[in-house]
Amino acid sequence: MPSLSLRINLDPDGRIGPGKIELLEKIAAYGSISEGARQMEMSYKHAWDLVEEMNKLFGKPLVAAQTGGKRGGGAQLTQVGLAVVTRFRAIERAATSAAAQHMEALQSEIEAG
Amino acid sequence: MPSLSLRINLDPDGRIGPGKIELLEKIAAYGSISEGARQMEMSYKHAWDLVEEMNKLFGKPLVAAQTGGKRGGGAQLTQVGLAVVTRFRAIERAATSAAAQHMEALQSEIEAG
DNA sequence: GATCGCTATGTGTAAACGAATATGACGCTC
DNA sequence: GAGCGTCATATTCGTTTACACATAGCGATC
Repeated sequence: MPSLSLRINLDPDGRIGPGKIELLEKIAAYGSISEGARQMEMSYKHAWDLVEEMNKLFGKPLVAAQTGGKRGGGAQLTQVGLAVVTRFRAIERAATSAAAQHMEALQSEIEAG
Repeated sequence: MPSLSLRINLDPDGRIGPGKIELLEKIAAYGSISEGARQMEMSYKHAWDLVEEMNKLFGKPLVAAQTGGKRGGGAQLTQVGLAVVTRFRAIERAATSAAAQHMEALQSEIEAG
């Protein structure tokens, strides 16, 4: 059964989609960029690059990281970061729900055609 | 102002998004893969690869091409092809409309946060 | 002050992608 | 039947992207 996947286009050429959102969620859940990267099965560098890209994209940081300190450091989502994740999921739900009947119809048309 | 862009995930790993849909529309409008490619400012090969990919993806051809003949040949959308384009645009409209208020809210949250 | 885990950043190589080019088949048109 | 425009397909080549590796810095904790 086909599913919907959406991304938001910002600025000239900046997009944010399911991948970056999931990374943000992992970072929030584990309090660390590197642990989030492991959960996503990507290199720390890749995750860090994505975070950096998002921070620049929105003008304000979505992730705030501390270096050193207890357990070596860590990272949390900023208010903006949390808002982005929450809104994205909400948009996803609304869009999927609104498209549901069209998706079924499409499925039928493919099988019939 | 951020905009929404969506794609449909089919089968294990097959997606169809705005680019392929627009190509289908161009092919339908001009009755030719190569003219569609020119309109999209992409190489004929690229367009052909995309068509081939879609035809395999859906199991049935979305584009039917004739070689030789009047004006050297041509291509039209099949019923399935037309259905896919129509439904995709409908899904796009429904999703964009459903997400509109969330998009505005997100915009505000970014500026405020 | 030694340790530890994490952030932060650079570098080089491999793989994926896209553009361009070349060639052949086909069947109207003239 | 020569020419033309299109579909169909393979090959080459340069660029961009992705990825692995390598390393430096940080600072609370013990």
